[in-house]
Amino acid sequence: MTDTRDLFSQHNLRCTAQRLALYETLAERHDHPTAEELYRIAKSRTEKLSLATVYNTLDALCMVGLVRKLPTTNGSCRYDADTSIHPHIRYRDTDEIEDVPEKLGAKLLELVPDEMIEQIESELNIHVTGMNFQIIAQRH
Amino acid sequence: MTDTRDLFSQHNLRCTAQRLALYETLAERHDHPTAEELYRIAKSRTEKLSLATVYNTLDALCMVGLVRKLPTTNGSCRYDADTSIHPHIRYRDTDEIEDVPEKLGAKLLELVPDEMIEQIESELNIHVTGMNFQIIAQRH
DNA sequence: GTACGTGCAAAATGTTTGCATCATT
DNA sequence: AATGATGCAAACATTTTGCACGTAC
Repeated sequence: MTDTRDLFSQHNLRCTAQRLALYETLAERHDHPTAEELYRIAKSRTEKLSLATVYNTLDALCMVGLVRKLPTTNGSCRYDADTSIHPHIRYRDTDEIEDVPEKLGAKLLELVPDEMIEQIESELNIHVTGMNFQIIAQRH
Repeated sequence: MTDTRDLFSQHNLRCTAQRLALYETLAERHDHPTAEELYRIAKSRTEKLSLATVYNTLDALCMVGLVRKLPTTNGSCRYDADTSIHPHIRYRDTDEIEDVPEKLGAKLLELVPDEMIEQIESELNIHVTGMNFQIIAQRH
């Protein structure tokens, strides 16, 4: 798949083995690994890789908008290669984040917050304890 | 205001000068300070206070549901004494978080995500670059 | 009086930085 | 050839921990 190389070129990013491996690893997943997790997973794909490069790369990818950094409450951020607006489930105990299954996720975007909670609880086998929604903005 | 003492007692929390000062300081604010910020602000109210106590207290208050820990992307969490579901604005550059003004906030809870963004941009003088919404859940 | 909270200093965790080396363009 | 990326180690920031002492109940 030479697709990623095109994508990188369009954003003036050099196509290094490390960056390709990192982006492709991230894009495959529907959970949202931390930098450390991504490092371990991607390391099996590319011979040489350091944690510093993981941070550098994720930062570069965020800058051009190919990756989104997801906030957590435990100090270790998580990353998502799907930059569209879509709902996440964050587990209270571990701070793990995962996508709402695609079909349900699309449905939620048509609902108001209270209805979302109802839907989630009735469709998935989880107990919703809260909801955090942040509008990300730029002052001007 | 001896109200806070009642609130604490109801949750089996001891009423120490430090805890009272911290909770009351936090409850007054519509921005959402980090532990460090809260430490500096509350320190003027109570003679003795350490940063470790700020962390211990915030943790205790979160446990009983009197405070909510807000996720950020820069490694330093923020705290909110309003535990109801309500929208926040997070600024991209600084990771500062603030409440959407009350009236607009209530209105947003009646809208679907796309409409929320429209409303925010037309009512406030900011540029929305994204939206992050997390359903907080507990596995079972 | 006992159980719990506080404060200090030290440790742990996650992330960033400086710089010499290496690879992509 | 030049510009930018990598990797190492050290620095940094935030949060957690262990423990002696103090305070609320």
